[in-house]
Order: sequence, then structure tokens, then C-alpha cells
Amino acid sequence: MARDTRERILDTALTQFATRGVEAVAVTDLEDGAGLKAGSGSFYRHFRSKEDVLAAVVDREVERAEQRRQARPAGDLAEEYAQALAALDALRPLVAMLVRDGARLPHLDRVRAVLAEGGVQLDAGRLQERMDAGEVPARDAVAVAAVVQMALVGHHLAERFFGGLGVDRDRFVAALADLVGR
Amino acid sequence: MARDTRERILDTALTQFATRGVEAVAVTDLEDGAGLKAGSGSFYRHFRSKEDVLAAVVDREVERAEQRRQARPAGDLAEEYAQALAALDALRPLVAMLVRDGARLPHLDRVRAVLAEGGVQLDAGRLQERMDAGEVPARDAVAVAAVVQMALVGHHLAERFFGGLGVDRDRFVAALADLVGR
DNA sequence: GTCTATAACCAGATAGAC
DNA sequence: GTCTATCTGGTTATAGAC
Repeated sequence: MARDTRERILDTALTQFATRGVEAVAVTDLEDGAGLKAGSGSFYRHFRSKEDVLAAVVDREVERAEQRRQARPAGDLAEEYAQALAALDALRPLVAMLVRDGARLPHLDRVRAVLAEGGVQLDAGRLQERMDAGEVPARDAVAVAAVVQMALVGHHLAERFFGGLGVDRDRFVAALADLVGR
Repeated sequence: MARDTRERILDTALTQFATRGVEAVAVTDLEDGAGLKAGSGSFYRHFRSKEDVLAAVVDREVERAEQRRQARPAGDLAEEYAQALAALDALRPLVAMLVRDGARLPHLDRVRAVLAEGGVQLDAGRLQERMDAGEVPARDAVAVAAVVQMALVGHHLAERFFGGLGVDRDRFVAALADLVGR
């Protein structure tokens, strides 16, 4: 019991909301997961309601993501895409909550913004620069950026919802970089 | 009241499960949506339980999808991809239920199979043939097919969960076909 | 801050009249 | 086949002892 109870409730709420959905998780489950007696109501010494703890979970996760945010590296396309997939991994619980309980989440705009910055929305402007510099073949940069974004997000979601792809991550990223770069 | 009550219950269950999630939909909501008195229990003259109606909804939707299934057209890449997106549109409720309540769905394997056939899983073998025939540049066909699949699925999901892309469908499909074909 | 106990409510499901 | 009425169990939330 190193961390205090409020933090333990937030931890168990994050994992349970992300894996089972908000509706399926009872306050008694959160008490149990935090080491409190289920049904004791001790939860309510720390949060006013289930909606309240949901908002706090989303807030904390968005703030953590904003702190992790950093300048994009200057590597090649494959490195850039691999890094975007890694960023999506770190956002996994937030993605899961958005997908399962999107309409119910507080601060939906902030959630979408942090997901976009964190790896979902690759910069079309940067791709255009690469095309202008002759690093990659010239195409419709905005549309290609969208295709790349969707491929990365799709890959992330496929691992979760479709049981994987049969193509490992390195091979996927290499093929994507090859398509854009050659 | 043209169709019989059982069908009306299935219809309202499909839309409500897909949009709000199974857990959030009460049996009384299904009664209400089917024109029965909410709380009357008339639902139970047609289905044994909520789990039972969920199974029936999934079954009906999978069977409909299997009947829609048809030979893939011999058009060019862009036509092929546009058709895959249209197939995904028709599968929208099933996709929504899989994403929201995947673990709870009965016949999960059949659901995944029909989604794969219906537009998610494009044929890597066919792409390889195109590469062998010189129609498109030679690359890692299996990995490229995976990228294409994920881009299409990601596009479909983005419209639903991220409020669209800022790139319309034709432009997206054209960019994808250009990447693979040139 | 956690517990026992409980109130108030809602959802799933059943019995039986019509 | 639909209704009224009801049972049962689970969930949110509160009161008050320790």
C-alpha cells in the first residue's frame, strides 16, 4: 500500500474501464481493486460518484500523455512510423476508452487532441517538404498523410480487436515506408 | 406494424446495441423500441433473455452479410478499394458491436470471418499476381496487403470515432491506389 | 479513513389474467 | 400475444459507529 487510496482507485478504474467498459464496472469492483472492502462505500470518501472518478481518470491520463509529448525525431520514414506506433501503445487505455465509451467520456475534445498529437495525426506539411526536397516521390501529400495515419491506427486497433494481422510490426512499418518512399 | 414483433425486437436491438453498447440497453428499451409496453415483460414471449436476443441479432446480421458476399470485381485498384469501403459500410453495425462488446459477442469467429471476407481482408495472393504480371511494382505483397487492409479499416473507424479525416473518400482511395500502383 | 448497515432504485425475469 | 403485478438481485449512494 505504497500509494494512497485515491491513486489506487484511479489505477484500478483506468484498467477496468479500458478493458471492460465503464458501464460494466461497479463501484464495488473499484473498491475491491483498490484494496477496500467491496460494498463498504469507502469509495465515496474519495470521489462523489462513478462519473466523477471517470472524469478524474481521463484527466490524469490526458495530462500524462501531454507530458510525454515531445518533438518528433528527424529519422527516416520507417523510424517515424515505428515511433508513432509506440506512441499509440502508450495511449492504449485512452484509445480503448474512446472506442468503447466515447460518447460518455468527459473532455472528449482534449482526448481527441492528445491522441492526434501523440501519433495519430502525422504532419502532412512535413511530408510535403520531403516531396519538395525530392526525398520521396511527389504525390497528394494530404491524402497520403491520411492513408499513413489510418494504416497506423488500423494496425493498432487490429492487434486489439481482430487478433492481430499475421504481419509483424517491423515488416508492416517497412512496407508502409516503402510505399511512401519509393 | 407490418413485420411481426420478433423482427421488430431484432431491428431495435441491432441499432441500439450498435450505437449504445449491449450493457447500456435495457430489455425495457427493446420493448419500447418494438412498440411493446416497457416493463411488461412481453419481450420474454419472443426471447429467453437479453443474451439470447444478442445471439439472434449477431446471427441474423452475419447471415445477411454472407448472402451479400459476392465475387470481387475485376476493376482496377481504386475500384477495388472503393468497393471494400462500401462493404465495410454495410457491415457497420457488426463492426460497432465487435468494437464495443467484442468479448461478449457470441460466434466471435464467424463475425471476424465475415468481416474479413466482406472487405477487411484483401487478398495478398491477388496482389502478388498483379506484381508478377507487372501491373504494379513488386514489393512485399503480404505486408502491402496488410497496410491496405489497415488503411481501409482505419478510414472506416475514423469516420465513426474521430469525427472524420478532412480527406474525402475518393481522394483517400485514389491516394491509396497511387501508392500501391506506382 | 474504513467499516457495518441500509435506503432507494433499477434491471432481468416470471406468473397469471385477459 | 400483450398486459398488470411482482419477485429477485445487483448498483448507487448515504448514515453513523469505530
